Amino acid sequence: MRPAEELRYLILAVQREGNRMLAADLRPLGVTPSQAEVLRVLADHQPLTMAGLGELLVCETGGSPSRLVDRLVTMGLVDRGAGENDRRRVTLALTDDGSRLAARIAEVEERLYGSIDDLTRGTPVPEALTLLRAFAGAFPSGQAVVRRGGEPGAAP
Amino acid sequence: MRPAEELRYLILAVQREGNRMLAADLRPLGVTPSQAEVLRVLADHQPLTMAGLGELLVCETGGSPSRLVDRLVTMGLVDRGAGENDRRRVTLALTDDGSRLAARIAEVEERLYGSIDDLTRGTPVPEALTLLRAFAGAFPSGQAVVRRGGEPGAAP
DNA sequence: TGTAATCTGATGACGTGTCATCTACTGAGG
DNA sequence: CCTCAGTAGATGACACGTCATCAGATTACA
Repeated sequence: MRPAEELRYLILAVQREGNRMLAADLRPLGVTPSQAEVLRVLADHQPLTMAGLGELLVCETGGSPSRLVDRLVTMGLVDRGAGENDRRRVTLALTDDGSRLAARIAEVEERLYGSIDDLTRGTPVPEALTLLRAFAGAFPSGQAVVRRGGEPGAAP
Repeated sequence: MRPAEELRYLILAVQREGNRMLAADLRPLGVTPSQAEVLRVLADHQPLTMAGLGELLVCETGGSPSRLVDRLVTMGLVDRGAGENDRRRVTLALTDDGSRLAARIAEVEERLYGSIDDLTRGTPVPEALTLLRAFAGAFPSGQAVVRRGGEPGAAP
């Protein structure tokens, strides 16, 4: 099996397994991994427009994540306000419930990162990151990770 | 951003982008990446039962991939025969159309691997594979890649 | 000013991924 | 032989992810 092929399938397998681990840990909180990502991004960068949120999300590469946000609004975790200068633009922010949940999500993620550290102990992590950065950097959506690296901002 | 977090999001981003690249290349053939994986696995390992196919697929980690196979049957690419000894077990095999399409899919994949080689040129591929193998090996579904290693022949 | 290009976000359609549940069938124990 | 636990696969339900398209708001420009 040539390296490129193995790389392809390993990345798929790892992504799937990681997502299932995270989904299981998040289930008690009542949110999915994608929803959790939105809440965490909003906690660090609110307020955001739909498109602004989309640029910071690694999931939902395509258009604006309206439907993902819809569910969070329905759950009372996110507030979708009308834009001020431009009535097309929407202002997304966490509700108080959303803020509290985002904090609990951060704890779950912390545990996940601990598991990742365990699973990758003794493996060449920096080298793997080099490869993945090269790959992801070639695409606009891969740059969401770079944009996120920027600053954490304030989380109440 | 701690390494585990960057790893997580880079893997997500790379998986998504790779899948979109492949989906675009497969679109002219009328199949999705998941469907293509089924056809390629069958080409190398047919005949298979539902569960046997599921074990070789990296996608569709969970139960048996009935619905994925359903569409391929509807498209006339896969033949779902009744089991002989055990009427519950199903025998999956490619039709002639399926075989021809699997060959064309192999060409598309070859081009994809070429692109991956280009994008990862100058990066530490073997080290990245070491990390990913360690991660994937910790889970049953990650072992589908290992099982696939042996080309034709063996089956449960 | 009026009209067209453009932008923002919503929505329809389709396939996928996951969990829970259901059904038909098999095979072991009585 | 009959029942009954277990197995293989199908199916319902729900949330994504992606593409195509649409409607309303805004901007540009004749």
